[in-house]
Amino acid sequence: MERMPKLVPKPVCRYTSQLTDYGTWGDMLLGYARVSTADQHLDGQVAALVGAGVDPGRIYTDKISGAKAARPGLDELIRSLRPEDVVVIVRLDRLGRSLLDLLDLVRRIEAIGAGLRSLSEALDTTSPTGRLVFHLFGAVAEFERSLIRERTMAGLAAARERGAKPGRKPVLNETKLALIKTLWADPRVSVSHICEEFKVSRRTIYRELGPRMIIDS
DNA sequence: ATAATGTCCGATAAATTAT
DNA sequence: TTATCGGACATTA
Repeated sequence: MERMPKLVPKPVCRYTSQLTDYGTWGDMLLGYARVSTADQHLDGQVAALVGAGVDPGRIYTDKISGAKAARPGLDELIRSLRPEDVVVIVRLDRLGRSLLDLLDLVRRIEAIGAGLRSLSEALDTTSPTGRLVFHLFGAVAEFERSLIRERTMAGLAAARERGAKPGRKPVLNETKLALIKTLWADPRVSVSHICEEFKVSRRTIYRELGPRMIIDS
């Protein structure tokens, strides 16, 4: 009997491999590890990063004491970051101290054209799904920011109700202003001279007193 | 022409709230 | 958020 044409398995369309060209992604991996001074897990994090293929010479670390301390290692990492680089971390909580802080850092990394990969969260901004996740997080963060802004405005309004004055205090108090006014009345005194005496810019004087010259012809 | 006067804008301070 | 600074620019005596 005539043989049926042999069924060749149709190649499965793995769209990820067709639509995604990682290309140069991952050319250079930069690692970041962080511990609070109490812990000594730094070695463990570094080892994990090396195991993920990060050059030990390109691992930046921070030991943070306070809650608000600067992170010089992270700053240096960001500075040496180039497009197409990938930042590798062990866990997301190693990078950001809060959701907003984390998302801010992700945005900075993406702005440079680099990516972020977390070893234990299976998150990777160099992949389409990873970017989607962070876009969603970003939307959430934007929403949260708007809530905070609203609350801050309400707080300011409440403070004004009970008499507080937000904003910088004027440099010229009543007594200084009175002195300036007497000088101002004398046309022989130049405005620049008043400015020098009171260590104030011309703009400030004019804002308080308006033009002095009489414009007529 | 020049020197002082006046206007305007972005950057920086400083003071306030919220997380 | 409000106020000031520090100039660039235009106007006027």
